[in-house]
Amino acid sequence: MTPQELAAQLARILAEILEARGGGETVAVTEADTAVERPKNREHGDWASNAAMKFAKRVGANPRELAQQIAEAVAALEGIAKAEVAGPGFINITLDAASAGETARRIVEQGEAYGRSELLAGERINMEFVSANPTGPLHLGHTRWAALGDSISRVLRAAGAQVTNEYYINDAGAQMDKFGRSVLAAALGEPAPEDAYPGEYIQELGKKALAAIPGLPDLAMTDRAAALAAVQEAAYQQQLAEIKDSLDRFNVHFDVFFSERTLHAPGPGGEPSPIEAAIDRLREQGHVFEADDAIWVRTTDYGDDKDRVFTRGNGIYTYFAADAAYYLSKKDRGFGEKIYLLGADHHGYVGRLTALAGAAGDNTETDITVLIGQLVNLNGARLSKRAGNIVELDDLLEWLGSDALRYWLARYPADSPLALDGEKLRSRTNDNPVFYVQYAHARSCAVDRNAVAAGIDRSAFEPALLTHETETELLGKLQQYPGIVAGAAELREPHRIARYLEELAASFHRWYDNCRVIPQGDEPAGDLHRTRLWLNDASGQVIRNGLDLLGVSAPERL
RNA sequence: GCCUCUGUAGCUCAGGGGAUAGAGCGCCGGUUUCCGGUACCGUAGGUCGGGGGUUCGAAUCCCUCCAGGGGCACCA
Repeated sequence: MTPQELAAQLARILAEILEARGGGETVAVTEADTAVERPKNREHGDWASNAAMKFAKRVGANPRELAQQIAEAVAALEGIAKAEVAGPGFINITLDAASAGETARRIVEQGEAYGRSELLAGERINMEFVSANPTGPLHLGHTRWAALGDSISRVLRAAGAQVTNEYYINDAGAQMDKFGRSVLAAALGEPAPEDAYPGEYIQELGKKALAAIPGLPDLAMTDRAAALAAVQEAAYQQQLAEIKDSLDRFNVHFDVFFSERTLHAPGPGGEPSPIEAAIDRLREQGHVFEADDAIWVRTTDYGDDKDRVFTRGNGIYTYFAADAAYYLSKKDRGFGEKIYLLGADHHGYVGRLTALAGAAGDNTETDITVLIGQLVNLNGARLSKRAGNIVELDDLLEWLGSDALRYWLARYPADSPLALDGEKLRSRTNDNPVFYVQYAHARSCAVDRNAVAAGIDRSAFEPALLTHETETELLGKLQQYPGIVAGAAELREPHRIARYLEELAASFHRWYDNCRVIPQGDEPAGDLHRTRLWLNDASGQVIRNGLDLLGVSAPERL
C-alpha cells in the first residue's frame, strides 16, 4: 500500500466520522488533508497522520478522542498491522509485511511508469529557459538554468503535463550588431573595435566566416555594409549551432528555438509585425498610452512599480515590446501556464512580465510563473563575463562530465545560492552524491548479474518474508517515490528528486549490507532470496526513473 | 533609499505548521574469509542570525532589527 492510497482511505474514513458526528452534515476532506508522513522515529510506525489534530478544532472535538476513532477504523483495513494514537493526537500506522512488500512487485511490473501520474494532465505548459544571446558560447552562468529548466520540464511531464521547452534567441538589436562588427574585424585581421566582444572564440568565428564567404576581403572594400551583414549572419548561425551542440551534450533538449527577429518582421503582404500587432491589441484593451514622444504600457495597473515604454525616442522598439509580442505568441499558441526561468540578476523583470500577462487578459496567478534562481560560483570564483573568467559549458563538460554537473546543479533549490567544488564533483566516493546514487544503481545491476549466475530468479514472490528492519525501511522509501515526484512537479522543485534518491540509495546500501539476495556458502536458494531479487530490481528501477528526471544516466557498471 | 533572495553542526547544505531539528564531508572509534569495502555501523558536535507576534504546536507563517548576495534603463 502506498502512502497516497493510505491517505485516500484516511480521507474517506475521516469524512464518514465527521459526517456522523455532525448529524449528517458533510465535511469535505481531501487527500491533502490526510497526507501521511514517514515518521522519523521507527517506533512511530510506518506512516503517521496528524489529520485528527487538524480537524479536531474545526468540529469541536478532543483531538486524541477523534484520533482514536479514526485509528480503530484504520486498523480494520486490509493490509494494516496496527494503528495507534500517540502524543497529542498522531495516528501511527504500521502496514503488515505482505502489504508493504507488494510494492516491490508493483514497481517491477510498472517499470518506467512507476512514479508517473495524471496530476497535471491536460495542462499545456510553456517552459522558457536559458535563452542566452547567440553572441558567444554558453558558460557556467547558463548551466544552472539549463539543468534546472530541463529537469523541471521532465518532472512536469512525469506528472502528466504537456510541456514545450523553449529557447528565446535574442537575435535582433544592438548586441547582434556589436557581435557582427567584432567577428568581421577578426575575419579581416583588423584591430578589434572599441566595444568589441572579447574572447578567443571571436577569432575562431572570424576564421570560419572568412572560409565560408568567398571574396569577403574584396566585398569589405567595395561594400562594407554587405560584408558586415554576411559575416554577422554566418557567425550567428555558427554560434547558434554550437550552442545547440553544447546543450545536446548536456542532455538538454529544446522543442522550439524562437527568433526575436520574427517579432520585428512585417508579414509577407506588408502586414504589421507581431510587435506592432501586439501593441495594437494591448491598445484596444486600453493599456497603451503615449507620452514624451514614446508609446507606453500601463503595467502599474497590474502591480508593476512603474509603467514601461515600448518605443524609444528614436522610434525603435524596446526589448520589452518584443517581450510583449512574444508573450502573446505563447498565449496564441495555446499555452496555459507560461514559465520563465530567470537568473537573480533579472529579478526586476518579474513585476513587468507578470503585468504583461495581466494586460494580455491572462490570470496573473495561474497563467504565468517567473522562477528566479540564485547565481552559481565554482571553486569560490564567481564566473561572470564581466570578471573575464568565463568557464564555458563545453570545458565544464569535459572536466566534470554531464552527469556530475547536471546532478549538482539540480540538487539545490533554485533560490539557494550555489557554490560548486570542482574536485568534489569529480570524486568517486560517497561525498559525491551523484556517484553514491549511481553506485547504488550499478550495485543493483551487479546483484542481478550474480543472481542469474547463482540460479536465483523472480519465479517466486512472498512479500510477507520481507521483514528485516532494512527491508521495511527500503520498502517505505520506494513507496514514497510517486509522492516525491508529484511534490516536485507541483512546486517546480526537482532538487527534491535528488535528495530523495540520496536517501533511497542509503536505504539500499544498508539493505544490501544486511540482506543477501545470493545465498551464502552452502545455504540453499529459497523464496526469500527470490523475493529479495524483486526488491533489488525495484530499487534499481526507481533509482533509474529518478535519475532520468534529472537528466542523469544510470550506468549498469561504474 | 526601494525591491528581492539568503542566514540551520567546524565545512557544503536538506528540512511543504507537527513528536527527540537531519544528511554528506571532516574528527574519533568500529564491521561481514563469500552478492562490488567506491559500502556499512557508532561517538562527539546546535541560543535554527537577534528580538517580538500568530498557533494546542514555529527552523517553517507575520512584523522588526542585524549581516551578506542580486537588482532598481526610452540597455539587450
